[in-house]
Parts: sequence; structure tokens; C-alpha cells
Amino acid sequence: MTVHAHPELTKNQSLVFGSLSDAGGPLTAYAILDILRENGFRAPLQVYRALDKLVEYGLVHRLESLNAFVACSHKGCSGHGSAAFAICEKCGEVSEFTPDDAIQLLKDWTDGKGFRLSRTTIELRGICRSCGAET
Amino acid sequence: MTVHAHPELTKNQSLVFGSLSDAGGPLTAYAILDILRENGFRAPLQVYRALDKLVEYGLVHRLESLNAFVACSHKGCSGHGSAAFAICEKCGEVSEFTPDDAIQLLKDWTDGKGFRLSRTTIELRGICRSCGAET
DNA sequence: AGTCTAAACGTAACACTATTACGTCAATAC
DNA sequence: GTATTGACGTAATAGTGTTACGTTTAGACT
Repeated sequence: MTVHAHPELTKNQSLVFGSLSDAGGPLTAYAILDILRENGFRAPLQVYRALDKLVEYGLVHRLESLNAFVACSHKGCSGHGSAAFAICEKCGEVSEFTPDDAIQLLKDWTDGKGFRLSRTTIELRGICRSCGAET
Repeated sequence: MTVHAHPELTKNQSLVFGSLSDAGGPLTAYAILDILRENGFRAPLQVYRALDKLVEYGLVHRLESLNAFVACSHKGCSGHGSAAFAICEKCGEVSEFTPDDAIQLLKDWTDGKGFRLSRTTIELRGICRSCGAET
């Protein structure tokens, strides 16, 4: 498996991040656990602890509507605007993008309400181009 | 409990919708189940089936990031643009709003990708005005 | 009425997702 | 060298959601 080393990552964090990067798409915590059993993982908490840190570092995103996690699509990630996700309900493909303009409009609303925004979740469900093109 | 009758709702659906309306905020499916035990509810599926229909009717929204459900804030609901939610992480208050402009920008992106959008999830986490004002 | 069908319902068992609790280990700071 | 901190290992448990199977109810149609 590719290791995707990161200077600041511990061994477990690297393994979890590597499994997500290799998957090229979202995985549930338990799917990651199964993948990493051959690397000595035994319990969900090992995965969740690593995921907590990776999400904190911005290397991994959580997809709330799937209860799954995905590696950030920005190669040298670390520090960019909030992300949004288009999730194909047919093939499961997930496209990450960064709709700064839309997020600014949302922030305008929260500012007007005196709501201090800390995190945005934007997930779009639908059918991707290639699935929609099928007969 | 208020009954919030709705011509098209079955008894179970009315009970579930009533519990959510009375709560004035989000409830998990199991919280609803506990509330409705005194009305004869015995199993989670009774709640989930009713919720499925209520969400389909647009009377109830699912909050993905809370694994919870909330009654739509539009009194005579039924048929309006996609909703967004601002969730206070301190007091739990949820404000629903309808950011048509932001959603249009997201739709512009999906249209450009040939992604046929069917459902949007927008959930904003942060601290509401009254909680942020506290010492 | 009688019967057919579709939707909703009741119940039990199970599967999936996430956390709590408790103890250990290694690195660093004083 | 011991105190603190953060990561780790393991087990048990809590919380969320679904599958499977059978029954009931309400209309539609002879």
C-alpha cells in the first residue's frame, strides 16, 4: 500500500490516511478497520482516533450523509477554503470542490444573525454525468 | 400533546410529526421512540417509517450532522426551496433558512459538471448570538 | 358482499456506527 | 528522575438504522 508519509503523522494516522488515499473515494471507519487488520489494527477506536486527527489537520473530510470519510483531494492539502461534495447516488463517486462564493453568501446570512460560523457541511446528492448518460 | 393533524398523515405519522413540532428542535429517532412509547410505539421501525414519509412530504428535515430530525419551520410547509440549517454547538438551537442564492451557485457548479442534483444538505455549525454573548 | 391489491403497521432480530472506560507506553519539560 | 502530555491497545457498551416476516387496513373492482 502507498504510505503517503506526512512529517507530522503518527504511524496509525499514516496508515489510515494511506487507506483513504488508495481507495480514491469514501470509506467508512469500519471499512478502514477491515483494511488495516493486516497492519495490526484490532479495534474501531484506533481508526476513529486517527480520523479525528486527520480531519483536524484538514487531510480528511467527513461525509455526514454517508457516515464515511474521504481523503482531501488537494494533493498538498492543508489549509484551503471549506469544501463541498457532489455525491453520485448511483456509482458512489464523490467530487470535492470549493464553492467560495456560495459559502460567502451563507456566511453573510450567519453574520447577519450574529452566528459565529465554525464549520460548514455541504453535500449534494444526485446523479453524475456518466451515470446519467447511461441508457 | 398537540396533534398537528394533516389530512394526508396516518396516525403514526401524525404522532411523530407532533412530537417533533412540540419539541421545537431536533430529536433523534430513538428520542422520538421514547416519547411515543406512551402512545403504543414499541420499535424503532415505527419511527423510521413515519420519518421516511414525513421527509418525503417535506414536513420534516433530516440533520445529517446530528443524526436527528426536525419539523420544517414553514408552518404551512409543503413545497419550498431547499433548506439550510445553522446549528449552535453550545445550546443546540437550530435555525432553518432558505439560501436560494447560495444554492443557485452550487447548482451552477453541478450543472457545469453534468451532475443532476436531487438533494442538498447544508449544515452550518457554530455559536449562536445569545451563546456567543455570554461571558 | 366478496376478493384483490397496495400501503401501512407490529414485532423481533440483527447490522452498522461511535464512544466510554481503563490501563500502558514513549517523548519531552522541568 | 519524575511529571506531564499525547498517542496507543483492548474490551465493553451505547447509539443509529435495517432486514425479514407476517398482519392489518382501506380502497378499487367485480
